[in-house]
Amino acid sequence: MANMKEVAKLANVSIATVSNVLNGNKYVSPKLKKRVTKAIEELNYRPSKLARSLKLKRTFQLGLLIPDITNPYFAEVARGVESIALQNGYQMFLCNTDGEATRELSIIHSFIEQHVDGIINVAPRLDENKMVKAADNRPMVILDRHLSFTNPLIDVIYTNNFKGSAELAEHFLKNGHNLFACIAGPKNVPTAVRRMEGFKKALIEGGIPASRNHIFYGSFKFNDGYEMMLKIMNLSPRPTAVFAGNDMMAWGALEAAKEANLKIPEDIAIAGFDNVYFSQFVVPALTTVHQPKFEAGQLAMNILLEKIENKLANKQLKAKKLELDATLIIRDSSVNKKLKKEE
Amino acid sequence: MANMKEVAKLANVSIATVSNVLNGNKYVSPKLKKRVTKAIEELNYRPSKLARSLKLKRTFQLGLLIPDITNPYFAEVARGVESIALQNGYQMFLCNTDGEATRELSIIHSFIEQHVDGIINVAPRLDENKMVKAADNRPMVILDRHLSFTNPLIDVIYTNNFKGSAELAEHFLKNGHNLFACIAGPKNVPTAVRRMEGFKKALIEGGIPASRNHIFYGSFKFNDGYEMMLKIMNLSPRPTAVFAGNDMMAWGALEAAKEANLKIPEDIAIAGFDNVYFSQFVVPALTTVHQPKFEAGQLAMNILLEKIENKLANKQLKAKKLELDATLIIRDSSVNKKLKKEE
DNA sequence: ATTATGTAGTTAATCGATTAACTAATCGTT
DNA sequence: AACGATTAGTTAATCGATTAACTACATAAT
Repeated sequence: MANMKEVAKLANVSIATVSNVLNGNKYVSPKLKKRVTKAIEELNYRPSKLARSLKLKRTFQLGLLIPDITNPYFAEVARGVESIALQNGYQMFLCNTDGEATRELSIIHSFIEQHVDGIINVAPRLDENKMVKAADNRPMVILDRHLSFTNPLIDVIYTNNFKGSAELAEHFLKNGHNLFACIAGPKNVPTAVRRMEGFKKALIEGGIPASRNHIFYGSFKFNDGYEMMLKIMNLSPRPTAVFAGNDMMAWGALEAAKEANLKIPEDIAIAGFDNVYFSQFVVPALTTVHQPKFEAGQLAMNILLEKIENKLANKQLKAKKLELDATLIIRDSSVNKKLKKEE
Repeated sequence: MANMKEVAKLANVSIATVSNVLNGNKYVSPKLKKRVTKAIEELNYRPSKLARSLKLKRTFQLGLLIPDITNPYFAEVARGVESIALQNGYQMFLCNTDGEATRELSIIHSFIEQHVDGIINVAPRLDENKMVKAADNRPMVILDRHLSFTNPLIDVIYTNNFKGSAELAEHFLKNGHNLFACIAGPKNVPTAVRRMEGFKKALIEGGIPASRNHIFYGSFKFNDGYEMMLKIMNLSPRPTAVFAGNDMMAWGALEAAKEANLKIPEDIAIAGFDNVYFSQFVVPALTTVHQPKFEAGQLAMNILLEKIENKLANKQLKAKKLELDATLIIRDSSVNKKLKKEE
């Protein structure tokens, strides 16, 4: 591939002039400009971002860490990040961690070696201190985890999981339920824990003792929801309302209940969390807690850009903590359609 | 961030020795080796892949172009690509094109400027010649499009869409259907066209005239399937079997039929194409044509690696064309469960 | 003892950009 | 005319690695 030197030679100018034509940093006479652009065209020249980045100490690249892109929740977040990145001339490295801390760590190391300008880490599992050390002073935005950071280069964005789950519990209570089951996410994932806490708290406040809420644990996958639902249906007396820690598990629970010929929501009500795109289309349509996904990705990227600028300007601001609002979405899986119509 | 020079200074050796310790290219005495590793540790040094790539003319990066990562089909392909990339020390740039040729082109340009070692282009929409010019001699593997390439640096992998759709048509015929409708993908997408051709051919061979197969067009989205299904249900006489060009549109068709209180498959049979993960869970479970996704991604990456090696070794092989097999998956949306049990 | 061979490590050119510092030419002012 | 100010373009150092070519020294062969 042609380089700047060859372009300069063909146009009979210095490489500095070629650079100036490309970046518009200095005035170049129309005459030379024309010669240069013609040479560029002729050689099909494209500047090397590699060399440019080395000199500028900026790559215009970012690293995006997510647990699993086949999960529609994360896919939407990724698109949100990408949309803002592209607008600002950034390219995005994407890596899946499968929720494994060791993979997360090695990917961060790799990102640092690539000299990404910043990192967005979605639903991280890594220990706080290890993460800070690995980030090596590069700007990082964390999505979907509530952490107490002291490092000013690391911002945190999270959804109000507690409130969303509490609203859902209140909705169940309002519909007369008084025996519950939960399909929770992993015990060591703060997001999952917060969702359970919000749900439990609201039940207690509604006068339901903890003994009337059975909790099972999964790891956010469809099949976990399916398996745990089998256990829940074996309980006696059988709970009448089930809260799954995310939509994928709720889908699994729905499937198990349908196979057992239970009517939803008449025999058992089911709800999830996330409001993934297809949750409106499963049958019955899933009651769930909506959290912004595309918008959260956009926000994360915008904040990352801001941090990158601040770092270049040597401004050190305090670490940000942003809370996004989760809102209850009521659909057929928790409310009897016919009853609703009769209202 | 520390660089090699600083490490060399601290360890009191030359930078060449540091490089040799890191890459093991030359023998270094245990004594020096120890001093170097200690210095690296102390400075938390990480080599700059930027500088390395500039010198080596290899970045160990690849660009992945896909229409839309929120489509589970492409998400699985992406994971397949990533799995092989990681095993071989490659990082992956991911970009969504939304099926727009102009975006595709500008992303390829950007990849070239980044000096990616190779590109995987999934379901491209770009004109053949423009693509070849933009690729600028860099290895590229195309997935999901049947093209007649003369450029030895560009390989093509595609699924036998024709055969898969034909098998599906035969399945419908065997079940006694004789009035059909199709929800096809875009007319200008070869993959979509091939699927329709296979289906139509099999119908003709089964003695069904073209007039008994109504074709509607969408663009592979859930909502297109929904909208077209409304039109299909308005036909009189109403077709008894519907073939959607992909699973997402089949899901939409399913939804429209259910809302209209049609029984599936008794009143109307529906089938899709792709066999996306959740197609086994929709109700009724979707009959569809399976095509390898994760494996196709892996294959694409393996072939890309091979091309990269060949190019470095200055071996020019002929362009490859690989055909993957599509296989019919029969589920409840096309076969009456009760009848099946009675068999 | 002298020369050839091998080994361990260093020096310096290089990859392809950016840009500070410099030169040469033009212009305006007194 | 002489001086400084402005402008247009060039030269050369630099970013942080890799590696060919080189040096210095030890060992082996004659």
